[in-house]
Amino acid sequence: MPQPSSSAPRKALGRPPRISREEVIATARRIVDADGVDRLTMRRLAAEVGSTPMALYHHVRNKEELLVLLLDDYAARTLHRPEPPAEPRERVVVAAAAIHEALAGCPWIVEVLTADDLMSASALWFVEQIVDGLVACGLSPERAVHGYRAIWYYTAGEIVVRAAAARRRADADRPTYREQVFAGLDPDELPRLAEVADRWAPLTAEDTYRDGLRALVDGLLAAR
Amino acid sequence: MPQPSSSAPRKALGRPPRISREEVIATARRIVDADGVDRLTMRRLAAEVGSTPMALYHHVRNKEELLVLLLDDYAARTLHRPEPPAEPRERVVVAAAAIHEALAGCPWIVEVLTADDLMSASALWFVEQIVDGLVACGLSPERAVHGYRAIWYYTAGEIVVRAAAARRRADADRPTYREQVFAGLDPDELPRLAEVADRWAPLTAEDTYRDGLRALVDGLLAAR
DNA sequence: GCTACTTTCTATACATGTATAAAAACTCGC
DNA sequence: GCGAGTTTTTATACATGTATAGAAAGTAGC
Repeated sequence: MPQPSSSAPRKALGRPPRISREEVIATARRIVDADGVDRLTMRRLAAEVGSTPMALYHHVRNKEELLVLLLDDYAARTLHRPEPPAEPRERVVVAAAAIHEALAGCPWIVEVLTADDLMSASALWFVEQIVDGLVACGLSPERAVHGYRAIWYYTAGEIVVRAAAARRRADADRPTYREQVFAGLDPDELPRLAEVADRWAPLTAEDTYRDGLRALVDGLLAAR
Repeated sequence: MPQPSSSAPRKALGRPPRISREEVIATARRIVDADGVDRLTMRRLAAEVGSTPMALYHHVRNKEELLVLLLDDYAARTLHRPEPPAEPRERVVVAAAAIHEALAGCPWIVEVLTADDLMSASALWFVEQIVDGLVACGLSPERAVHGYRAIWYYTAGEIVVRAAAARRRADADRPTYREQVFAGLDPDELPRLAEVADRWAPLTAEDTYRDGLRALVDGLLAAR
């Protein structure tokens, strides 16, 4: 892995690199933008930076890290800070919704989203907004952090689940699991589900992220 | 794919199968239980059922479906229905927590969890409990379904994010992204995060699923 | 028994991520 | 300029999921 260019400006040791991490990421971004994340393979990436597959591994640890870096890059470019509302509760909602919107507009991250927190440097400001908003509403810093986590779980879950649903819809021919299950629904055993069975698909297709988010925030604040 | 054994008991057409879907799933389960999900490969599975890799594809669509079936199987065996509490709000919490607990005890599902809803037949009862509890608290059926979805997002997100964190901790040598980011935190720009920086790791390690769940449910009900 | 048809199984091949070992291209101390 | 050390790059190899083509093993009609 490349040294952090330290204070000592000694001539670099070893064979001089022909490609850089930045170049790799930029090229990867081009590929993803042009042809989608599925087409991003280490071999093609290597070819397009004019190198060999294994050479990439000196600049990124593996493909997953590459994707995380791509997400970072994406976040840095598209996460725009909204004017924070005066009301702290609203600050929380707005910050979370901004993160959510950015992620939702970037369908390929799902494979990365399982990455722990969203700890991209450019996302930190939003995390700060959320934690600060919760504190301003009277939560202790500890509870505020837990609150942020809950919001993050909810947000990441929404993205992941929706993306999976979309993927499933893509290879659509065969009936979904869901349809099969709902078809054989016993109204005596499961009356509520039977009641909404035929409305399930459109209902779950609705975008209710913000409603749920508001409910969660309300609940977090009420528990104080 | 095998026919649903229909009413007509005609002799089966075509070459008689030497392995069955059930056999495949049962063998896969053995492998996962014994050696972990990483060791479950189509080749090994084929060998252990005494067949060839591609023969498996006549009984499961692909590896992902196999994992979904495994999850189903797991759910059917371990999802025990608790006595539903009288208080409807509590029913919602208990049902969601039961699903969560089962999933959390089954670390390998993460790769499957991105599967749309948890629509395993054995999980439906819990979904019913949740939807019914929300309706009993005064939500319309539509809002109850949306509420269930929010709870599912929160739950799935918690599992996925925590599992990813655990995985990351497994190959632990290198410093986490998080540590790097928190190290260079500017207390003027991000005062709240700086304040909790050193407590972040233990705080986020705490299991606060139920607290967040309660908050979410409270918020969903308050929005009525 | 023979042909047509259906289903299941086998053999082979390919794309992909990445491990491993060695080669290449430098700087440094001498 | 030469050997030692360091870093980057290359070549090769392997495991894995799965596509494709065709062989195998049965039934049904004749």
